Amino acid sequence: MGRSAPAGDDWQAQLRARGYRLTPQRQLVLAAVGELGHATPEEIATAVQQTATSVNISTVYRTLELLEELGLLQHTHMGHGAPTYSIPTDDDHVHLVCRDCGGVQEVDSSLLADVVGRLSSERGFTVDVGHFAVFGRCAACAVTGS
Amino acid sequence: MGRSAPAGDDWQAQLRARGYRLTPQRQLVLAAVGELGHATPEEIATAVQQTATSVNISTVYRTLELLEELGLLQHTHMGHGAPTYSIPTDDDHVHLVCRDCGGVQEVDSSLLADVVGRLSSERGFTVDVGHFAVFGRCAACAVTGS
DNA sequence: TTGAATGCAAAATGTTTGCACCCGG
DNA sequence: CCGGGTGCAAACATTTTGCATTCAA
Repeated sequence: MGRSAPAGDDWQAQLRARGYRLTPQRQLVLAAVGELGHATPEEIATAVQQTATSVNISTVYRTLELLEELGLLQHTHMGHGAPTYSIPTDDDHVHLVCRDCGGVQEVDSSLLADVVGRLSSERGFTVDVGHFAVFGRCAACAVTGS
Repeated sequence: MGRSAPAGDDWQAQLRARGYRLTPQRQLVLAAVGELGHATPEEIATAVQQTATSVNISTVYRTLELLEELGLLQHTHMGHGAPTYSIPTDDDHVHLVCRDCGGVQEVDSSLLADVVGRLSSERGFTVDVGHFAVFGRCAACAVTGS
């Protein structure tokens, strides 16, 4: 039986099937995102450059765009600075971003099931759960005070 | 009886009470945000400059930061580009941002009451409802198709 | 008068683009 | 081979900062 999370040649075949080429840069970027999780383009570039120093930041941007277009990556806006990239999982999740420490927690999207349903039926608005972040203050920072 | 939405000297006194000065620029920026609603710094600057051409964009940024610190303004991250500033109202509202047309709808925050409550009790996470946007596709764009 | 606030220019960030060279298929 | 992909540099967009001048109090 196959793995539920294809981790090998799968996406590489997909790349070529669409007429794209498989390059070390693309492999490195995808691997870096998989290891980092929710990383900004610059963080990804830094990680990649630890293996291949010459990889340029502009290549990282172009690669991220391509991999997202192929559905191999997704990005989320955390509000303040750069968007963060991550590997899509079977179930979308909600991102909780702490305004104080900047930490990110993930909550199962079922939390928003009724909200999503109501927006759909009452407004005709289809929510993209994987693309939005929830801001606030996490438990740890609430203890610390302001 | 007083107005429920103070529109005059109120905030000006508040400014001075904190040791700040009342300047034309600050009045113009606050007025512009009130008229525009959910406007980016650049949009605000453009609006202000129609009255006072010499007002610099950097002054707009500094003024927005100050007015927000005073609670006279708030900003919301709509995801893609620049944050948008608006006048805080009694009840926070949720912003629905359409990924296709970029339009913004506002929904009463009561929609999220149970979610906010659950995040608080289950995670100790205090949600800042006024600071997050919900992404998706609005009814009009859903009709249009992709 | 006096220092907070502004205007201006330059720097800092984050992202995109033009182009010559390189290399995957 | 050959055109897609990369590195490099420069352009862009957005926000911040240093500093001399201006002006609200």
